[in-house]
Amino acid sequence: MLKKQQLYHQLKNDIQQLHWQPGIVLTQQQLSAHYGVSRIVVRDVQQQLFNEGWLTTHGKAGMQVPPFNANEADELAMLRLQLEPLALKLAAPTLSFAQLGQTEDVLLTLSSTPALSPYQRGELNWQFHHLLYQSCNKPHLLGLLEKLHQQVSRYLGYQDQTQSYAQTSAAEHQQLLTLLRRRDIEGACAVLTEHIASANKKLVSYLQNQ
Amino acid sequence: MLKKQQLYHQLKNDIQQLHWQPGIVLTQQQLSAHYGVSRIVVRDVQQQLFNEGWLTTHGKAGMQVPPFNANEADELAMLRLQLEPLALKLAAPTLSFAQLGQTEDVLLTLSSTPALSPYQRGELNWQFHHLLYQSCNKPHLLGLLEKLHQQVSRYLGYQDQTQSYAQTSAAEHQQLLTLLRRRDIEGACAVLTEHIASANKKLVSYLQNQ
DNA sequence: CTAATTTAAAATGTATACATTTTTTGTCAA
DNA sequence: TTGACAAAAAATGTATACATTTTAAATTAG
Repeated sequence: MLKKQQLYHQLKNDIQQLHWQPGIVLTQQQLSAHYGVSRIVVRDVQQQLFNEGWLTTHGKAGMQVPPFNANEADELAMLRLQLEPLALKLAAPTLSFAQLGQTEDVLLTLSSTPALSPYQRGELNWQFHHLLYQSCNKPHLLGLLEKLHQQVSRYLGYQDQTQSYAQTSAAEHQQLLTLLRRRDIEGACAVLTEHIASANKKLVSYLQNQ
Repeated sequence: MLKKQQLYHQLKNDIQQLHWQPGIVLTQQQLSAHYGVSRIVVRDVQQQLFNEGWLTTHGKAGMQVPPFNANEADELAMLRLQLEPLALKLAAPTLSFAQLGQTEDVLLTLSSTPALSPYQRGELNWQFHHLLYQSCNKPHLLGLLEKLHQQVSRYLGYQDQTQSYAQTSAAEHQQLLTLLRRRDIEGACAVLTEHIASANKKLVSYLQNQ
């Protein structure tokens, strides 16, 4: 496997597990020495994580692991609310039962695998949503949604360390599937909206109590 | 100035002016030799333009200047329609007259400078919209919109070579400002929506007649 | 002591060289 | 001719070395 890919996953994982604390500034040299790869590789990965919102610039040298921020979380939810129901509405009419079955498999993995890292859970959560939206056939919309999920997942990893959404989230996912099987698109979009809004509400209030 | 920045603007400009034809595959070596910089610089710039949708991967080596595509243009417009009125609605209430004045200056530059390249016109067009949305105070939303504009501007450069939207576009921009001065937010959003939709309609029909 | 300026240190930008992977080309057997 | 396989060429990945820029420290003038 490419070192770039390895470092990408490793660093992302380390950031989500708070091995690198929010607010810390990571220089190329530091990361190069710590992970035992050349700065070229570090540069590529920094750029990639910057594009996903997992690292930010801050005027000075190095890139910063952005601190958690209730306003940002709120904005991300607003964008999801604006775009995800649209994607679902476009995709739902052409969703096959095969695809619905796939999503169910993902849910099963999520609920039946005990020792998932926040990183892995984030990946599976996106897989679930992605499978539902995929048939909308809008590559840019899907790309935006993936990026939003990536950004949100950083927060979820943080939150999950203190508080658990696993069950409620799973229940809402199931409800979504049930409605989609009945082709109740309006209902599914409503549940999705509620799903996003309520998770965000909890997250924001959690962040504000820090 | 950093070579990276130079090459970024140069290559972007060359792509918009069709110096590199849509569909062509650009390898690192090719660009490195052509522009007289090391491959390291090329890699950085390719990555950046990839993130903006001006280059795409295609399985094989090298990156491709993506062909123009009516579906893609349509999707980009859909996303703009979904997000820009929202940004304007959030920003409009706190728009100062100073900011409105700034936007007017941009419009003046746009209309009174005869020899603007498509690239420069794209930049100014985004400046105008950006100034209007800025006060919404949603960094991620603004970032998304900038990216969408960047992608659309590639199409506009193409279209403008055969057909001119300068006047109609300018008129719509002026109308937008007039409504915002009167704090007619609903009206302004409606004009904005119409502005995006009609420009897209023309663009898509133009693309389909190729 | 403060502020400005110089100097040293550290970080990033860039080029070159080498390693690895991917594509292509060419050969041979069926 | 076709298809599989091997050799070559080409492209990208990665490391190291050097150049330039940026940041921090030290020094000195006021």
